[in-house]
Amino acid sequence: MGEGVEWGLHCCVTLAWLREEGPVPIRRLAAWFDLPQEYLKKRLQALARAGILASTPGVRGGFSLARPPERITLMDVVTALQGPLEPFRCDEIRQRGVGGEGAGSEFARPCGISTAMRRAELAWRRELAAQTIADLMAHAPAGAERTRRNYSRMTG
Amino acid sequence: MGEGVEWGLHCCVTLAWLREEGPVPIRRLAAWFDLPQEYLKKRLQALARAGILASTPGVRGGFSLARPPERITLMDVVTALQGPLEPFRCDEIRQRGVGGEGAGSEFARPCGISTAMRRAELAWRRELAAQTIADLMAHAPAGAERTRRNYSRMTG
DNA sequence: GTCATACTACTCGGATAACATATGTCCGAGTAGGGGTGG
DNA sequence: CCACCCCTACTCGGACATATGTTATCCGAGTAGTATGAC
Repeated sequence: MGEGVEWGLHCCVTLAWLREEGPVPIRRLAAWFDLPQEYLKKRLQALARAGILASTPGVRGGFSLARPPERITLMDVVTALQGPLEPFRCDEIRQRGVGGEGAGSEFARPCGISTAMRRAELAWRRELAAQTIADLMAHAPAGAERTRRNYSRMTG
Repeated sequence: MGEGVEWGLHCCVTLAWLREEGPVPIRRLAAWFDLPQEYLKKRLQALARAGILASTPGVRGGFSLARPPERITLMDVVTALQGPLEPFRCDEIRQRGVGGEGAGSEFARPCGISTAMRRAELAWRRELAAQTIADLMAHAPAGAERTRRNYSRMTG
């Protein structure tokens, strides 16, 4: 799917824990997870364009959550990072070639394969939309305190 | 995900409808859907390696279903064509860098992000595993007769 | 007429390129803080 | 001492290379049918 999705999710949780501290620059986040700084920036910019993160320029700038963690679902993050994945378009293939000749009104209804695939994809999205960043925070309660402590100790 | 998945699915349904006719060569299937013949062969070879299709060489050879359609799920086809997609491995990133310092036993349990993503993926797989090729056939009952008629009329 | 044999045409099988997308890197525009200078 | 202004350092923002996976293509190995010739 793309590794940047995982990074974006982790960064969102971390930003939620550091919400009191103000904007967090990419430099800190990259060192935090030991990730390539420039590419991580690119991904977080995509999140900012989607309205999930807010970016503040300047010397004390950085990225911060644009909404409270309860209102950011995993679906939002995934959609923003990998784009709205195109659904199966079976109608294109099934009525080409000789196979579709004389089909008449059979192709009026949507393709069964398309329907089945879409149903599965919908289940996936539903699960993703049911979880928020706040839920992830609640999953590791000790992380909040540890994150703030480690963050204040960071030198760079 | 890959367009070949859609092609493989359509070919499986067609092969199920033509099960009485014996093996169907790639040449016919490619003309059937107007698809690139060589690449379609590659994908069907993958399905054969997975034990979903049976390939018979020789001048009257071709591909045919290795199992009855009721025992082939969409999950089988998808897994065979795109490989067993690697699950989220968040543990790699979250305990790198300075962010994970002093985490103690917090990282003993699996990462919450990993869990949430896996749950969504599982819902997707469950939907795919619940549908079989036979279900897709039942979705378009008229297709069986049309397919057999068009197939016997094919010249090439 | 029948059988064995060599041939041919067609199939699958895997190794090899072309392309797309995801990943990684670079330099420029803009802002806020800090220091210097004049009042 | 205070206010104003310039300067620097740091940030984000988008444009530019590289790597990996998907799509497309090629040639070789093998098999079954078929024609041919001998018996």
